[in-house]
Amino acid sequence: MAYRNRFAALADPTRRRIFERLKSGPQAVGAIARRMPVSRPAVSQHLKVLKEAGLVADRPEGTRRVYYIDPNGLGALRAWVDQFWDKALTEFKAEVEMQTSERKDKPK
Amino acid sequence: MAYRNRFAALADPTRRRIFERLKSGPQAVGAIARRMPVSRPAVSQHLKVLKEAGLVADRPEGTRRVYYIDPNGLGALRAWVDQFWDKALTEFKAEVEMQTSERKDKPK
DNA sequence: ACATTACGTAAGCCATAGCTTACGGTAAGT
DNA sequence: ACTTACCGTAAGCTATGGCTTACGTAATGT
Repeated sequence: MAYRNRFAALADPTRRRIFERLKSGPQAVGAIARRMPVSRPAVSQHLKVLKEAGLVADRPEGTRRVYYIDPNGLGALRAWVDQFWDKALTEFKAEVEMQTSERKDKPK
Repeated sequence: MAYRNRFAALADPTRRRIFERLKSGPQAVGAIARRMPVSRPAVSQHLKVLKEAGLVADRPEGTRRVYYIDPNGLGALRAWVDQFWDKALTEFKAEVEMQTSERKDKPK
């Protein structure tokens, strides 16, 4: 249910900006929207997407809603990337060496 | 120039599927397209996006083009995520403790 | 009780992304 | 030289995503 398409959640630049803003600490919706070039409802919609992706969580504080970064989605992202990392590195080196050696064969 | 919107490149499910397919080793375009539910030109377009994002690279092999995973984009992704990781973790723990202690204050 | 503040959601509009088919170009095989 | 295989790109269509305005709701203050 949650965690559906974490990458799509961070694909939008505005959404990524909101997420990066939360790095400086928990923020209420209005406080975030004030420093954004889009309307407050737009921010709400973005936060909804980020929440469904497990990237943020929220807590009520009086009449406000304070959002903060949720490590769950971030951890899943890390895991996904790491699944490629080692093999991609070694394979890439092999490719580079292969291509440079081919250049020696055909100097021109 | 490159590396523009790495997340958007991996946001599309088809594109992610192509990328994951390359985990099993370098592949030519046609070989990839054969096991995909979309046409070969579609795969070409996806590979172009992945390449611009620094996630794949390609090498000519006769009349074919062999694509393989490029660690550059992947590394940038890792760096971006790691930039949040530590702080998000400690902050999240603090949030959870704060919220559970509040529940003790207002038991019902 | 009433007003105010802060937020989420619905409805609608418009730009963009992803797909298809059609076409052009390059490398190999005969 | 001619055909074949393989691929990239252009053009065009359609669905989706992100934005705005308008509205409804819950919590605080007076």
